[in-house]
Amino acid sequence: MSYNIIIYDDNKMLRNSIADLLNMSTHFKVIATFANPINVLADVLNLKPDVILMDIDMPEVTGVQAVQKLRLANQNIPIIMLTVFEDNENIYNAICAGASGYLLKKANPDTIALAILDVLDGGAPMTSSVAKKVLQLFPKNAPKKGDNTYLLSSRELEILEHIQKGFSYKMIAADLAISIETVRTHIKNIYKKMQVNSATEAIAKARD
Amino acid sequence: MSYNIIIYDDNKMLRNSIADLLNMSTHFKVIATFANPINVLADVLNLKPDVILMDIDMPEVTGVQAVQKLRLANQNIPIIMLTVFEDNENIYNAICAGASGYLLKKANPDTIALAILDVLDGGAPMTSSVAKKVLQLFPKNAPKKGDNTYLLSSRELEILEHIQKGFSYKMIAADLAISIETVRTHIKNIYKKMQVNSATEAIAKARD
DNA sequence: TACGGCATCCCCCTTTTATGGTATTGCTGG
DNA sequence: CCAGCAATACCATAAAAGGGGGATGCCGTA
Repeated sequence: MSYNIIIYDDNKMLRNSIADLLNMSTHFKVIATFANPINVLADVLNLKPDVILMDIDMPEVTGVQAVQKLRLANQNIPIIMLTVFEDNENIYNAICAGASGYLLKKANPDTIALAILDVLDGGAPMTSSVAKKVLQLFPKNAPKKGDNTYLLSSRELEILEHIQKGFSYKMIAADLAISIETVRTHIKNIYKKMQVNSATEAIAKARD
Repeated sequence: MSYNIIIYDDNKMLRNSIADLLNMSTHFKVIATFANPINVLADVLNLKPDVILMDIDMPEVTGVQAVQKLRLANQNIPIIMLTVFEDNENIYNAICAGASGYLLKKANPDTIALAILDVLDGGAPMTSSVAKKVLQLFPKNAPKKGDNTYLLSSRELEILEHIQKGFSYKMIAADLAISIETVRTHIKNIYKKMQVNSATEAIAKARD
């Protein structure tokens, strides 16, 4: 028994070379290749592949959009993104859309075969440089007491958080049941400690 | 030249077997092993290892806490978590603390060596089953980064980004070489489209 | 061609923030 | 015990931001 595979890539040469490579193995059978995923849902329903290899950057419909479309239609087929892009935004979008793996095209050709077996086994193959990016997308160094870069007091932190939520002074005062003047004072102190002079600056700086 | 490695694991047998394994290669030199990371910061400052292998579950101080401690002290040494636990919470905590890689102990012994070379090369080695968990930790169906949910024009997006950086109207006008009045108009339109009425609100909403 | 969206600029006016003071209370560490 | 800090509150002034208009030129599409 071999696994049926569909490939989406606007580069015909690459598409065919990957297909040839996979077809050399008895484990895999590339049953179709497409230059773009415009009819991805229909393709999948008709061909019922076991795995999809999806380029990120295709004209008309991007790989990320195709993944979204499939996932919204409750198609949980493993999808491995194949791409030259290694930027955080593409990776983030692909992951949120529901991609199962993420390989760089410059990766060793054998890697693709291994990755396919891997997703079928429930794994999430990705090159370690991509994994690195993924980790970087996580909230770094979760907020802890005392880790406070600007030595803000707990009350000041509380108020800063309210500002970050988009609250006005009035709303903060109401929420914390204190005078708006007190809110002002705290914010003045926060700005002094953070060396900024506006709410937006403080938010920008607090996000680092 | 070989890489210096420290191992933390409360299981002496495992600790030694990994050390022996690594010492068999000329690339690696295990310069110390510890049953727990109570003095992790001092250890690192004294021994200056190139990579740390860290068990998650140790008495007294957990591996995650040790990672936190090091990262808070601005020690950016690559740390590979070595563990039997594959649950989301441990993985999430380790990643947020700043771990560089995450291997299961049941992994092939050679994998550890590869992983060490990998982190030194800037990658984030992890077994694909762990990578799978990591992907699952992401907000599902989250709005894509950079996805223009509010149908802002490109100019409006540009201005919103400036606001997020903490720029005042004046600074935005100067930076984009347009009148402050134009900036105001754009911002008014942005607020209307986003259904907010302040910069901080817009930032909060744009971040979701 | 007429209309709507976009980008640009200008006016008026109100509200909110920012900046600079001053001051009281209560807690805490040397 | 006193100095210092956090938290609370108030006043005054000036700057910035928000809300309402209106206007022009450009573009693309109905």
